[in-house]
Amino acid sequence: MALSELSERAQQLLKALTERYIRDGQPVGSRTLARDAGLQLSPATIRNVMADLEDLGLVRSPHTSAGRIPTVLGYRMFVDTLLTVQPLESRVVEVMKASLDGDDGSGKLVGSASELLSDVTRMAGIVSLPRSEHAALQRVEFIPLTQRKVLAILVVSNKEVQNSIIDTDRDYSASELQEVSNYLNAQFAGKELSDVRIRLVEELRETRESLNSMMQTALQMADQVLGTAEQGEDYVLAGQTNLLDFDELCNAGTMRQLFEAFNEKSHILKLLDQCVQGRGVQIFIGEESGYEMLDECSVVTAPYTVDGEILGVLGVIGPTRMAYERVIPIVDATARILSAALNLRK
Amino acid sequence: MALSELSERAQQLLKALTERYIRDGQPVGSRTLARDAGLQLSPATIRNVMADLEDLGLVRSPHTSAGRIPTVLGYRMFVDTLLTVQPLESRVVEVMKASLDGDDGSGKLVGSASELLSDVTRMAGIVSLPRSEHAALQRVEFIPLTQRKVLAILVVSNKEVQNSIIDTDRDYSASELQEVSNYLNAQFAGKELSDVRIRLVEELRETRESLNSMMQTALQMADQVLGTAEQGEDYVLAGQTNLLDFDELCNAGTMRQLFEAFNEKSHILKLLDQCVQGRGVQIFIGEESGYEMLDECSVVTAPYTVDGEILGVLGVIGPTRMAYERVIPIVDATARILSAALNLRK
DNA sequence: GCTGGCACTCTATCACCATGAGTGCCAAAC
DNA sequence: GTTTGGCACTCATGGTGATAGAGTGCCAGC
Repeated sequence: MALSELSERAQQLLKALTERYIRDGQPVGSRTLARDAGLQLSPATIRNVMADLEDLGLVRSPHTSAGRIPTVLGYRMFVDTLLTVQPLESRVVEVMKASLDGDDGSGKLVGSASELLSDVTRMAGIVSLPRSEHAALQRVEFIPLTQRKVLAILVVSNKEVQNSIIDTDRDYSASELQEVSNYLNAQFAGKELSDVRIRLVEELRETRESLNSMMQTALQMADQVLGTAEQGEDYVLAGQTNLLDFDELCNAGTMRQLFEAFNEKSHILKLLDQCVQGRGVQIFIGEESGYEMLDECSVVTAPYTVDGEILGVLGVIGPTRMAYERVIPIVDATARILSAALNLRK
Repeated sequence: MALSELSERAQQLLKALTERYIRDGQPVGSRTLARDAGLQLSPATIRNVMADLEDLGLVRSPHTSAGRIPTVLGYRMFVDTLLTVQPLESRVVEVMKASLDGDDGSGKLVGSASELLSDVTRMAGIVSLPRSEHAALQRVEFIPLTQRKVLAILVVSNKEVQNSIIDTDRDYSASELQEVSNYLNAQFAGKELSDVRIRLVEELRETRESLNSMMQTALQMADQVLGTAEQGEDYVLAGQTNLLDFDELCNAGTMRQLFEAFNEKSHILKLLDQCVQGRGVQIFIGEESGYEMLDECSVVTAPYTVDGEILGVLGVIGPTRMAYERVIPIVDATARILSAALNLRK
């Protein structure tokens, strides 16, 4: 029997079993399921079906005389085809909206979203910082420091400010730098960062022969600054400590790996990057993520957008045995709410 | 018998007991101690002495037929009067120096010091960010944003840059703001932030009657900016996850409280603040810190300085049962090394 | 194809016991 | 009077059955 042609009944049993196991963390036996699943079947029949499910790799038993628990494959089928997500009550959505309302400044919004996720789900909330590519450059300013160092300030989209110190090939006077920034502001203010980048390269090529070395350095500086501005991929995490409450994660090593991954960031970032692909809610169950430290965890993510453009990803990290039917709509809703909030402040 | 007049022998036994307990975490019995302490005494005699130590509150037994373990008071006496700290081998110091050398920019230095502490001690390293009070103000710059918002940029001591967005009572043109920053730079550039603050207040008083409202706002703006610049107390933590390896801390609740304290920061900051008082290495054992979440922990700190002026505090957080004789010189050395490094880059 | 029945397996729990580490106290020895 | 050996006592630990309970697989009958 192939996975695809799983009988209606088998599916229903897998669903009941998974729900039950998620609820109380104990392996589920045939007797329990006979009572619980709503089907009028004897335990014996259910045992037969469960044996099939086990052959298909959807469930397994920890030992001979224990009930069954879902495998990763079982969870996968559960969330893909069996899950009934109840939509969030509008009351809850209102509360969530409210808790994102108080803040202004996109930095804080992201932090609040992360805390919101962790508070509502009692797991770890994660929000990647919005990509700045499509933000508009508002102003560039250069301030001379000492010995061939210049402080460049980039004001992006009214809110975010980025500094970077750049090394120059010679000293520049304040008035020279003023000239540079005036030129750049005249040329590029109000344009999107990605646009700026492209036009910068063009200008560099065009003016190569022209003698104005001032402009040359201006462009080079700008290029340098933009480079540092765009690389800043990062995320905000909240409620890591909630994970300490799940005893299934509390093996000495597991938890440690997990926290180290949070500190290291690069792995988690790669994972979040993958989530930008699909439009809606994405779910990685256990080892599906491909990162060892997340073997015992599931990750539920959704992208958030401004003007239909994906700016970043948010989500929740918790044990494989999580209440998907609750978490999924929460992540979905939070993504929408954050998107809406960002659209407003645009 | 009072604490002060503890017999030579009793002291030696307390020392041996504490060292032994720190080494292998088991309650220490009279027989072990008889073998271990180097005194030619029978277990029975040692039992008598231990009973005295217990009466004085220096040791206790977890249950009737277990050996003794030091109390907080016992640890206190141990570190205060009994401890023999072996100085670090110069080879080790060299390695530590080297690991702080690669970096430049004080922000990174602090991070590296924190990692150094946690790596060498296998516990959590913590370094408070240097206070900026005594840093010199290099430049102030104002950039107009939109609708009554002005971006203020503070360049401090060549390295650190602080932004803050301030709300103004009306719109200012770029040239007005230029005028303001010119004035402030002329007046205050190169002065210490704390000086600036004082002179700012003076000027505000003096010019109150004079009509130049431009200058008034200039001063008010500067005041606002300085306020945000100085409040930025913070610290860098490294190796929290090392703490997960100590089973004595791995009670569900304890570890959670600890990590939440790390996230919250304010409590830890208060504790670090207290350490600025004493000049040298300070030690808080268990509940001595006064913070419940640190009841099972000890904190070893030392201030770091530039020009003899205390800039901040660094230290190590670990279980009460830590190898003080190793940790103390490490913390001490790290403080010296960081101080030296900061002095160089001044 | 479903079901009841039955033998079997494995875990969890409890009581029980022996062991060993350690204590406190006391009386004798130094 | 300090030290010591001896002794009775306590308590945690670890092993051993015995037992109960949950659950399974399989088979024969409906």
